[in-house]
Amino acid sequence: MDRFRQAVLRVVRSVPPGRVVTYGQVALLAGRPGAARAVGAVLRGLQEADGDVPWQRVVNAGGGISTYKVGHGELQAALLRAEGVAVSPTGSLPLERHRWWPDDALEALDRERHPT
DNA sequence: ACGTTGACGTCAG
DNA sequence: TCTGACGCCAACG
Repeated sequence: MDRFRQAVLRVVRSVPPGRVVTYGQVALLAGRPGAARAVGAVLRGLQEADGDVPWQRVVNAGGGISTYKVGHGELQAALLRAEGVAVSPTGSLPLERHRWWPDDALEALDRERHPT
C-alpha cells in the first residue's frame, strides 16, 4: 500500500498547465514535509501507465530542471516551453512567476517560511 | 530482509 | 556566494 506514491501522483496531476511546483512542495502537499527526495524517487519510477502525470511541472527549489541527471532534461524543458514557460538554455526558469499552490491557506504557510 | 542510491531541501561553515 | 554534511524515504538490486 503505497499511500505516499498515490498522494504524490494526485498532487502532480492537479498542477495546471503552464504552472510549476517544487519537489519540496509536492512532498508537503502529499503529507510528508521534507520528503522531497522521496518525491523524486516516485517520479523516477513512473511507467507508461502513468502517462497522465505531468511530471515536467515539477522542478527543484532553485527553479531549475533536475532531470538532466536522468537524461530527461531536454524533454522536460521542451514540454514546459510548449506550455508557455520560459526555460533558459541552462534549464532554469522564473519559479516565482509560475509557482502554483492549490489554495490560499498553503500560500500563507509558504509566506511563513519565506518572510519578506 | 537489507544496504545503497539519489528527478531534493536546508543549514552550517 | 559556494561547498559540504545531513535528514528525508521510495526504488532497486
